[in-house]
Amino acid sequence: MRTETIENYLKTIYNLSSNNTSVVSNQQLANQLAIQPASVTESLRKLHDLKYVIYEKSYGTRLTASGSKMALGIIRRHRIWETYLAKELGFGWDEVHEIAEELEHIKNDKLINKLAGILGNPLFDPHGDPIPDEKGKIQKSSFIKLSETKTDEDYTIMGVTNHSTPFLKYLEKQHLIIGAKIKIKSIEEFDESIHLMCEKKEINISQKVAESIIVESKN
Amino acid sequence: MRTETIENYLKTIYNLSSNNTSVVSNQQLANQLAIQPASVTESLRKLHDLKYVIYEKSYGTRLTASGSKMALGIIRRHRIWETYLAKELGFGWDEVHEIAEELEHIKNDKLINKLAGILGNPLFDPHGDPIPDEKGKIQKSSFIKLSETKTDEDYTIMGVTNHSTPFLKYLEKQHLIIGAKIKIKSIEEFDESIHLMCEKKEINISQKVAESIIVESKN
DNA sequence: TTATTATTTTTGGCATGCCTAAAAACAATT
DNA sequence: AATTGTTTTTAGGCATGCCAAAAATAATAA
Repeated sequence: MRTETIENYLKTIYNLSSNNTSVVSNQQLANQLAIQPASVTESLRKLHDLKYVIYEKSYGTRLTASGSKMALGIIRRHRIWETYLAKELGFGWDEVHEIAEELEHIKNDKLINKLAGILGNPLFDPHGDPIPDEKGKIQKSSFIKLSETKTDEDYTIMGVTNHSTPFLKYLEKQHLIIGAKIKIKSIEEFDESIHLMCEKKEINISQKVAESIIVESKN
Repeated sequence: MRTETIENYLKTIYNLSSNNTSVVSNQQLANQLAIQPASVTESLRKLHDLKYVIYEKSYGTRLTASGSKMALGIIRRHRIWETYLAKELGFGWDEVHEIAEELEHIKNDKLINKLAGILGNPLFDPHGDPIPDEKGKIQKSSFIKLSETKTDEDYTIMGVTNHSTPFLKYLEKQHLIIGAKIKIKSIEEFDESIHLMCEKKEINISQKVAESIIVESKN
């Protein structure tokens, strides 16, 4: 199998299994990779033979230690590039994902570590997602979704779980950016929309939007 | 055809045709790409159908305007990345080529132009090779590497890019000194070694040596 | 429990881009 | 013009990674 193909599968399996359950279905993979389920079946068998995943037919797939390590490497490269593009090269928050999607496949540890060093070895990317270190160790945090917050509490926006361009543009327009301090004023009961203060501005956001924003509680 | 495959062919055709004659042979391509001539024949036919090259069977291949434009784009990306890696990220000049070989395939004009801007839109990379501008316009200088000369042309030695003592001693011994008039007699295809007349003496030099000598065309 | 629906796997196919071996075309000598 | 040697092309094959359609399996509903 081509390295890039392997990498795309492993990355996708990693993301799906951390979002949802630990076992990933063929259909989830097919959707995410925009290919047919039949193709997924084939590839998973190969990845299993290569010991990157444990694929139990008609049940599901999960990463092996080796696969996980590889996935974390890809994610590290992706997020370091995103951060570098945004912070050092002046790209917009909404532009970096697409470019990083290509750059993540350039495997040169020295290059990535160099970029990471310039950035001060950040633990989070501009989306707020944690960046694995060189050994694949990932910073885990007690971040919660904005949709799970409590009224009258203070939070800081730490990231998003939806990286689509329209969504990111919407956030930028509303000044809901990484690092912004917010305070929940009220939560509408019938549609769970949220009324909040963000850097002295009053904003209303839908439950759908709130679900895609990660915040940290100000304890 | 996959974009990366196309790009590698076009880049190689461009480089070969600017070094030697304007028409490239299948064998040259096969050597350069490290594949079999039979594979080259197939691919050239496809590239011809795609209007990137004019491939006349059993004769040779040259780039169309469209193919040339594409090749220049790849070369621009390659050289901008090499320069950026060396000047901004502190890589050694011996390391950058290999990394740029991968990075050159990331096609994002904004990214490349950004890097170019940071570097001050250089017209030459640290090797002295010209960097095409955004429109594919390339700075031509009458100073070229001895390895890029054409058979039967006259040149004058103008300098070197390798200043190591053994190299300079070697040149002196061969009377390849600054100001010497030379005429290219032939270029060996399999190792690109050059046979030339230098001040009435016949000399053979390797491709490696020729790459470190700068000459001026006698027009 | 059986029927229906959804998911997964199997099967057979296809394009890409490479290969080897052998034939054909071309070039260089004699 | 004929022979020799090199280069190019043809022909048949192979692995990758995808597809569509049919068959098998699992999940859900009646």
